[in-house]
Amino acid sequence: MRYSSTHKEEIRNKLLANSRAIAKRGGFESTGVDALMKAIGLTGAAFYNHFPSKQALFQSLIEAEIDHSAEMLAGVQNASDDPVLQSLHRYLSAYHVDHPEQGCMLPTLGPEIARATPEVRKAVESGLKRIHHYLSDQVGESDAAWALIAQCVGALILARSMESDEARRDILHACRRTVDDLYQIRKNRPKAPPSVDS
Amino acid sequence: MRYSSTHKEEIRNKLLANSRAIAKRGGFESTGVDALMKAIGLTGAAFYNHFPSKQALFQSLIEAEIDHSAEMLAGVQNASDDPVLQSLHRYLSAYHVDHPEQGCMLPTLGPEIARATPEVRKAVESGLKRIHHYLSDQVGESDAAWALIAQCVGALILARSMESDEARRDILHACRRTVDDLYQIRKNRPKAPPSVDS
DNA sequence: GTCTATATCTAGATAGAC
DNA sequence: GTCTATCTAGATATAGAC
Repeated sequence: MRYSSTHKEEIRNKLLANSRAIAKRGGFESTGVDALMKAIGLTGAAFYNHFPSKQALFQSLIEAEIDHSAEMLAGVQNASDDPVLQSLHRYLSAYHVDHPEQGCMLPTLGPEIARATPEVRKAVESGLKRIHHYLSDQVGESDAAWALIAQCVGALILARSMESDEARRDILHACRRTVDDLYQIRKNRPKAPPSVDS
Repeated sequence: MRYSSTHKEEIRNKLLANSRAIAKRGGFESTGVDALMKAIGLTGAAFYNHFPSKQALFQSLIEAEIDHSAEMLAGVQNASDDPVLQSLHRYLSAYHVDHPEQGCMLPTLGPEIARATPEVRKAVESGLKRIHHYLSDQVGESDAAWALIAQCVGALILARSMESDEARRDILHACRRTVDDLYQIRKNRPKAPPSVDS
């Protein structure tokens, strides 16, 4: 055969990775199959050798995204003495607001997930519960963990709905401060040094 | 002429009201002009007697939505002794999760706003600032006001991304509790002016 | 496995009759 | 002001050559 034995898998992975980024920037429904395939150097027709339908790609894409998000939160094992708080701050950064294609899917694809099939929402529910479980362990309270996630997602939606950089900064700053407070209050610790802007 | 002098305005208002609801349920980009006009008993072609383009409708629709939201929050003058907290609880209700067409535009149209023209985002920024200003007065702290808004928007996105009613309830309950805490803490706290960096 | 070509459908928007 | 008919462009998906 003219293609290596791993070729198909490589193409699939490349398509998946590129599509995730493109969908997070421009939306999934509003992006055509041709554009997704062109991004990896192929024509639209070749798509159907890798996925039976555009909807099937969406499902795989969402599953990859939720796994990635869980790893982003739990996988940080670096020099910081509080990796969770560091993750929350990175989430609430100007960089994240400006680069949706590298960030969380919920502020960009959330409404499309809400309209998607039960299967898609089941996958998201499962992943979010894992994230919540991990965060809950760190914070010490289940409710506060949900609230922290909600506040982060909402802050990104708000910031990206604003036109001026100043307003975006205000929201991020306010939410970072409140996340810090919530986090510290629940952990019942003395006040930590103030956060540093990114 | 065959149509009353107020006919055009009536049609425009009906179109705007219906389109707002439809867009919040199914998304704006993914809904065609024909469907929007059919909902008020007209054909798609008649649309262009009322708006020059679909994009122009989006702008008007968003402006109407943001005004409506501001009124929803500030306009409650009923028997409750804390109307703001009551509004936040209504926002974080199962009914709101299940009826996006009657609710806030941000959890459904937020990503589309983020991709829209600067004009649209300017209108949203202006409206959100009014809402924030009002809430900030009530809560007594600017940062907490932004955080409350963000948490409410995020909670709806999360709840609508879940499949099971149980998980949706958990999130709403957790965020209601945390909103209560945040609200009470800030209101009862002796004046502690927020530090402003940058 | 990918290509060109195509089938089928729907989108936003316009032309002209009434 | 609304209609039918139509234009142009784009969508998802398939057929068949290579």
